[in-house]
Amino acid sequence: METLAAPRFSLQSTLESGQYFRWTRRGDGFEIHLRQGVLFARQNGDVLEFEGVDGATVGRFFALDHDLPAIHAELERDPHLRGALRRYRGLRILRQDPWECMAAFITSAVSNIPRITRNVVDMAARFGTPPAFPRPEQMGSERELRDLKLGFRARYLSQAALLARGGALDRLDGPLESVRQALMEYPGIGMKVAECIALFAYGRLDAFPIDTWVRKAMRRLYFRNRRVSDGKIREFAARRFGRYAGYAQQVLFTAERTGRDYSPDGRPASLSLTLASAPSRR
DNA sequence: CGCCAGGTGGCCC
DNA sequence: GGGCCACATGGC
Repeated sequence: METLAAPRFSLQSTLESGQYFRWTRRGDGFEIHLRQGVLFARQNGDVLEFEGVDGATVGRFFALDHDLPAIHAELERDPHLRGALRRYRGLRILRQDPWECMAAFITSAVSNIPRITRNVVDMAARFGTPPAFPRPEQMGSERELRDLKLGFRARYLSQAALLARGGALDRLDGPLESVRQALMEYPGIGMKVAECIALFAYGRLDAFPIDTWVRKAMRRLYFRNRRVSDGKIREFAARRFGRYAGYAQQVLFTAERTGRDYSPDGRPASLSLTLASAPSRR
C-alpha cells in the first residue's frame, strides 16, 4: 500500500457528497473505479493509503492541491456557511474525467443519487473497458441506452457522445462563462448540468450549480423563503461566495440533502432547520 | 393510484 | 425574462 500526505481531506465526505458515482465501500476503505484503474483508498488521519493507480492520479482526482484553508477562510466569513463547512470539513471538489462527468450529469436529470449510480455503473459495465467508463466512441445507441433504463436521457447521451468524439472535451478551456457556453451546446445540458461539469471536471471553482436542494437552501438562508429565479440566486452566489462558490454549493447541497443540519455544534436537524429559517437567531 | 425526483428543450407570452 | 408542458423510470 502506498501513501500520500492528505491534510484537510476527508475521503468519506468527498465521496459521499454526490459528485462521483462509481465507488463502493470496501472493508475499512473505498474501491473507486477510474479511467486509470481500480483504486482502493483508505484514510488514516492525515495519511491517505492507496493502491491500484499511481499517486499522481490519486492526488489529481482528489484535488489535494486545492488550498482548503484559503477556501474555508474565505467562505467562513458567511455565518450561514460555517456549520456546513465545519460538518463537512475536508470535503473536496474532485477533478473528474470530463466525458464521464458529462454523461453522469446528463443522466442525473430528474433522478436521484442511487439511480444515477445504477445508471452510470450499468453504462460502464455494458459499453466500457472495465474499470474505465466508455469513451464517447464506445457509447451505446439510443436504443441500447433505453434498454439500460436511461429513459428520455438515452437520446441526449447518444447524441452528446457523437459531439464529444475525438477528444472534443479535452480542448475546452477558459473562464467559467465560455466553458459553460460550450458545454450547453450538448443535448441534455442546460445551465445546471453545465455548471456541474465545469465544477467537477474542469475545476471552475466559481461555478455554482443550482439544483432542487441548493435552490431550497439558498431561498431559506438568503431570501426569506421567497420565490427567486435561478438567475437571481446565481448572481447572488457569485457576489457573496466569489471564486470559491462551488465549494459553498457542495457543502450546502450535502447539508441540505442529508440531515439539513447547518448548526456549528450539531443540533438535531429539526431544530436547526427552524433556527436556519428564522430571520433572527435565538 | 398519484406524486415527485441532482433538469432540459420546445413553445408560449 | 418567465411560465408551462412532456419526457421514462422508479420509489413511496
